[in-house]
Amino acid sequence: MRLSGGVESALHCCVVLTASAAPVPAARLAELHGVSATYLAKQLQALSRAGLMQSVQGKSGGYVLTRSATEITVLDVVEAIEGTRSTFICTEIRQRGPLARPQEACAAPCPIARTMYAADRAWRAALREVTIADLSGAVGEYDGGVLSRIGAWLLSPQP
Amino acid sequence: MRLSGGVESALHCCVVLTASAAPVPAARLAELHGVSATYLAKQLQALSRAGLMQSVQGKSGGYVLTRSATEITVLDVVEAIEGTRSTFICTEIRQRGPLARPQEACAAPCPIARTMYAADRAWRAALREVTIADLSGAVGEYDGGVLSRIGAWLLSPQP
DNA sequence: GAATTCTTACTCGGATAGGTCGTGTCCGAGTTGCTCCGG
DNA sequence: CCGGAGCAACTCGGACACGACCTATCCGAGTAAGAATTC
Repeated sequence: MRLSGGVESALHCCVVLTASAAPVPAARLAELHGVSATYLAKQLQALSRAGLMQSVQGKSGGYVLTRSATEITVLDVVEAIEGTRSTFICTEIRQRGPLARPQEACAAPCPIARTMYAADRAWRAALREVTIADLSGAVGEYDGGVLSRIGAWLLSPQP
Repeated sequence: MRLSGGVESALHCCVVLTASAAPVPAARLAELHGVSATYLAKQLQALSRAGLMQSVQGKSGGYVLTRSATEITVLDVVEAIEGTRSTFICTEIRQRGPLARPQEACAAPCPIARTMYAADRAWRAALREVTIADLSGAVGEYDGGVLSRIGAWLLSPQP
């Protein structure tokens, strides 16, 4: 089970957008992070569809966060990219084979599915505890000037 | 992020093997669960490599659990199939691009990676809390006779 | 009757094709900012 | 000097190939049980 690589880029973009009030084009974000511009655009579109950021068209357009960074959790970003479905999908094995349990006895999920679902909820709960603002704060704590430098670079004209 | 479908089969097999002291062939387990026999063999090989079950060759061979069901956690099974690597892999985006942070400033993982790693640990911790014996007990609690019926079926000669 | 040898059938194990989803890319629709022209 | 129209450039958005991993499969190596044979 491997998480999509786009999640990492999406999270970095959200943190970076904290440092800029003006819209930032996808190409600029891709250059800053050293990733493929066309592929990053795909992730940003997903974030836009999820309502986390808003796209502004036109000459000085780009992406802007729709809410305060304190209102966006890491889980929001992960689910925007990966979807909200559980990582485990039960195929109801107990209802198959020669000793299949009757369907009326399978109203509740089996213990295996319950365990996997509980672990999935624990994973999502941990991601829900952290907001983009927390991440920005931790980055600033590490290097107080890096976010302002990034904000200035995002606004500077591209050569 | 989707979990491999083989995990479900592997867990069911572990629970079922609790009801049989004698080795059970892979083909018999596949028939019981209504899944592809050759594909299930692949999962059982992985469990065997991980040391969770032991393979017995020869005429009345098959697979047997190597430890008590109370000593096998769901995490053991999941990691045997999916591997132990974290679901999130950090590509060190902060060290790329025009504003890359110097390498000596990146000894510790970035806040994003820390968050994802923490969620991964929470997921694994939840899976570690449940043992195969717990699953067997929950199944028996639901239908006390089903495990003994399965045990008898596993020993009965195949037509 | 007991030990031994042989056959036989059954088991696992790794190496081998196909399908699906993530990865990476491209070009078109739409909008905004700027420039030029006229009053 | 001011207003408006036109242009041009830049933006996002969805549709299109490529590749890797999961899924599914096959056949060969090895082993234990059982039967037949011999002493």
